Amino acid sequence: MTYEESKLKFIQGWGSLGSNWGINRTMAQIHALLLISPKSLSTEDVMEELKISRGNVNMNMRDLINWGLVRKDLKPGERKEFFYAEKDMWKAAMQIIKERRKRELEPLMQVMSELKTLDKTDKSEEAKEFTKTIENIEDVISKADGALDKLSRAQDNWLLGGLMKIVK
Amino acid sequence: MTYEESKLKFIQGWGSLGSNWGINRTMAQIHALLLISPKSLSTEDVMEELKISRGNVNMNMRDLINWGLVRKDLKPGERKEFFYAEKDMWKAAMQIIKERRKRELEPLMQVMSELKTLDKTDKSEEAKEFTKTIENIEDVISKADGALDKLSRAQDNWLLGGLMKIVK
DNA sequence: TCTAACTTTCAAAATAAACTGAAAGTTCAG
DNA sequence: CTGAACTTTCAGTTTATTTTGAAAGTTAGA
Repeated sequence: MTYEESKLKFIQGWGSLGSNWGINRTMAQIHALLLISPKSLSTEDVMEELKISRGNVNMNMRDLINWGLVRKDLKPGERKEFFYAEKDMWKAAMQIIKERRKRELEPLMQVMSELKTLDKTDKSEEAKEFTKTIENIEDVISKADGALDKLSRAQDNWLLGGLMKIVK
Repeated sequence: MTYEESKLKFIQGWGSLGSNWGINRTMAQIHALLLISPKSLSTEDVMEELKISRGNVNMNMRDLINWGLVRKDLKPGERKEFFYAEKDMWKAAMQIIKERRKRELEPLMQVMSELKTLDKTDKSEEAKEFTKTIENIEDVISKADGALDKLSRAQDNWLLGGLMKIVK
């Protein structure tokens, strides 16, 4: 397999992986392209490699930056902006975990706690089952949240080759 | 907040959560509905509650069954099929983790290992960076895979109130 | 200030995903 | 067998998401 073939296959694969995770294909492909590129790339480089429009690159690149996966690399004397991706996949994975925790788990916990304001005088079987389910979900979420928090704080130790423990 | 309001809000919320995770809204809503229902429900019950078509219920219900989150509940003497969801959210979460591991992590590892057949004689900087990235990703994936495996096997202990450890 | 080089925005178009509903398929009691 | 009760399929439609491309916005050097 030549380099070009591998590259294509990787970009393809990373793109379709993304779509399973609610990330759009193009964004994942841009990320893949930057991951394997030794140099930082300009908007035009990306447009050409992936055959997509300027606007598309611009918007998805902004999202990648918001996710903390990509940074601008401003070269002195150059007017154009260049972009590069965090290459250490541990760091990238942690970044994603942290962001999703913030964006999804926290709001979900908020909703769940609102749902507990359900009228306590309703003694129907439905209402009881409902309350039980909500409490159960809250419990799972808060434990998962705690575990992810520990995980992201353990990152440094882990990266240093130490032992990672997640304790309930 | 009345029971009906809470119920609606929960189904809504669970539905939109799903879409962040590559799960379609309706499937998540059916799951939510079954989660809070003390009795198992028929296709018609679901159609009516969520105002969706028979075909839609049928297909999404099948997916939920494939995910191992819902089971058929055949009542003696009844021709109709009824459905119920696993109510213990720990079990449900583990089920999802196991399935995603099987469906996504394993194929991804397969692709990555294929990519390593890249011609080793290519000494370009691009090829070197590429190989490095692939190896790094493989490393992260295989560690994540191991951790999830341990997690799902630790499930019983966890559920018994024991300590969960994930060791690198 | 002016303008060329570059970035950002966003309405419209293209594409993809989900949903419907009716027809086809299945099952089983009589 | 037959047909009523139920489930499954899938072509066509609707809805949602993504992409384009050109116009508007920004910036910096002359």
